[in-house]
Amino acid sequence: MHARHGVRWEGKNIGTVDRKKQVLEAASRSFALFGYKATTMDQVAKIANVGKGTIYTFFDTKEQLFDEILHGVISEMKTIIQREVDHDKTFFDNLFRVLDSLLEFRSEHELLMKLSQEVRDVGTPQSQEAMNQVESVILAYIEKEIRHAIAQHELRDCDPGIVSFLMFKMYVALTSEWNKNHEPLTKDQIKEHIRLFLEDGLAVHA
Amino acid sequence: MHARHGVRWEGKNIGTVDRKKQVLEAASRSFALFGYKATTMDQVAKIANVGKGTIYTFFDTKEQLFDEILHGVISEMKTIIQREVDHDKTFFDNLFRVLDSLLEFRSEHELLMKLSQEVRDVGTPQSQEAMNQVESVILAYIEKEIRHAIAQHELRDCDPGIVSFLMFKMYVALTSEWNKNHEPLTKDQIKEHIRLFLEDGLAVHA
DNA sequence: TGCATGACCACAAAACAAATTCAGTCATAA
DNA sequence: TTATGACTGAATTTGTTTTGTGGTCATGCA
Repeated sequence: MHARHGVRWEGKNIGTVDRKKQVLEAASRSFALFGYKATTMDQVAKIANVGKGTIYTFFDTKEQLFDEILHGVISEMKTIIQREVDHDKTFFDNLFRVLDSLLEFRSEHELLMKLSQEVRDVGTPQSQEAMNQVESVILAYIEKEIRHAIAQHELRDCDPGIVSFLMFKMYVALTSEWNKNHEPLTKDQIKEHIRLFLEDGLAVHA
Repeated sequence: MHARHGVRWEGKNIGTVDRKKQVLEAASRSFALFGYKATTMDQVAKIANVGKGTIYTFFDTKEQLFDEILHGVISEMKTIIQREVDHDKTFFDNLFRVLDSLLEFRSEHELLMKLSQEVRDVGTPQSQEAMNQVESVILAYIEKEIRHAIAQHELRDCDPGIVSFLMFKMYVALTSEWNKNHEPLTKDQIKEHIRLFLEDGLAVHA
């Protein structure tokens, strides 16, 4: 249990395990596996191989620890978006590449799925708030891109607020709500239906 | 309170109030106003100006009374659909006329809104089941119409199950989910956005 | 001397018990 | 004969005890 005092440098342990990272990793796994409420600080300490008090040298409260992890997830999403969006390409090109990358990220999806389940089943305020934050980040991104695409005359002139909301709801419907009564859809099915509704329209035009 | 003994004919009271109708009306108003759980049989009896025992001469249980009202609502929806759908007209013509009529029906919407709120807030099994029934009736209708429209080459060849699901989710998003964070949309805004996504597509085509 | 630690505490949330509500019955009265 | 509302007990709600958990801090090890 006393694995500290490796070589030290600028206050951080080198050559021995980074305790903060250990805690973050343990907490991430626990939050994704059990949700916010069912994750106890004792459990996190145990998984991280760290005394409980140690957690509180890095994080003031359970909620702050959670926020840090959540912001990590949100940052990662923003990073993905920034990496994939290239304004020399078309709106739909960018959209589908972002979608592709986003659909790959199991680890993030696991946390978010668990949190949305927790919202439905117990209504934990922290998980509710977390989902709201994630939703508003995504909506803000979509809305910004829609405005840009309208300015470029790539999209029809529409209300970006309503349209981004609908696009998001469509994504949620395809990736999680559909699964409540049916076999999950493949990545390609999801993309194909988003394309159908957004790009082409359902109607056969003359 | 003793308003019976009117003229009788084939076992029904004539010239005095129809007690069954009174009960149904009272129960309808109460279910729409307070939901399933918060509606008590004593209350229904009071509103209907009828002794509680009388209700049980017409309906075996509270649940059966509720089912009868729900099936009334569902029948009315089916009637509206049958009245508005004309297979000589296009899929979208029919869709928008049905949408128009459906959006008019305050009384049905009130019951369904109350029930879906009850599902969220308390999770009453009866209201959950009711919403499921309504959903599956609507989905079945949309799916049937989509199959027909595909056969007529009015719609692209797509999966009717997934597409009807998405259309329904879109409708719910626009008519109720949007209202949680924004001012409600007008009927025309709702129709215009459904048209945008389904008929035209968002993209500006060359 | 400094820092990780886990026993410890206060308090929030289960678990349980007591009180109340309400669906459904039935003896009564009109 | 039939509508009725007082009545019953199962199910829910409310109030109380017990348990579990977030957060602290005196201790001991390096």
